[in-house]
Amino acid sequence: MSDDRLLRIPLPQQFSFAECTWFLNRNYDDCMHTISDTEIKKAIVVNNATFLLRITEQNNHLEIEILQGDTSARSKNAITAYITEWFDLGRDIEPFYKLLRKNKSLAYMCDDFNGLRLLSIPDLFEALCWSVIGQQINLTFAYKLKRRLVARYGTKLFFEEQDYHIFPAHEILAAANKEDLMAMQFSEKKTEYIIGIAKAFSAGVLNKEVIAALPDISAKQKALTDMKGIGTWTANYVLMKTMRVQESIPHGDIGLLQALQQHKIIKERTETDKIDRFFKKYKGWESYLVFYFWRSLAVRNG
DNA sequence: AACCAGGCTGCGC
DNA sequence: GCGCAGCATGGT
Repeated sequence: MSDDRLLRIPLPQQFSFAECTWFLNRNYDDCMHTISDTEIKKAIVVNNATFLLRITEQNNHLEIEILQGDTSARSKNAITAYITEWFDLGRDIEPFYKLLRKNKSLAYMCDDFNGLRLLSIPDLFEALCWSVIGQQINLTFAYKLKRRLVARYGTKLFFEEQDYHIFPAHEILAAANKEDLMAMQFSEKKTEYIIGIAKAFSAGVLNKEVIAALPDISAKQKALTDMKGIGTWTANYVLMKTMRVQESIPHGDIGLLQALQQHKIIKERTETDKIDRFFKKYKGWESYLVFYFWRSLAVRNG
């Protein structure tokens, strides 16, 4: 492999590639990347061009191999920015660990999940579609639905006998038929929401820049929840996963509630005041804490 | 086989 | 502003 296809991104303190890849994999079947023990392969779009990347960890840096796509300096910069955002490489998470260590029932996370970063979904349209898909259905089924959507409407790159999928463009889903989605076992509501969101993107009234330009979290939440199919959970989920608003909490999230019960922070899922008071101790790290709670739910097999 | 799932909308109060 | 039924469909 010629060197001009390689990119190296230095790693911050408190980063674990193994923890991040393990979380990406968990026990689910995500069609947006391929993971083995030591590498991630993923197709991405930056600057309106597609790239297939192989990501590995070397000494103190991530090594990105551009398996497909051009290797101009401009592209490399965009890929570096994408990876940095995806793995949240720019953040010092030691202050978060300091807060965790103050709580006896959470301190173990600093060791057990050490170096886990809040993995993002850089594309807002994908994040919103994924949220709608995941609403009120189990994750196993949700990943199945996503796979069907991506296979039917997305594009893909081919490399060494394998497909690498790129999430459908909003233009494509804006023009999709309800009946086709429903034939893939999307509920009628989910098809309406997804097509509606796709149309808003195509009209240019909703995108990452629009949300980023809003002054505070409540303005961002309102802009999102004004869309049909986006409630408080979805708004906060994408603020956390895509916009990296550190204080967003996906209120009502069933996984979060489960974890709060398991850590004996609440007894009943209705104790919202208690939850609010608890999170006040983690100001600025709320979304990280939620992410670590999700991590705590997933069990390693062996 | 009943109960649950990374919720949301629309309605009644 | 708050509570709640109805939704829609696979997993466990």
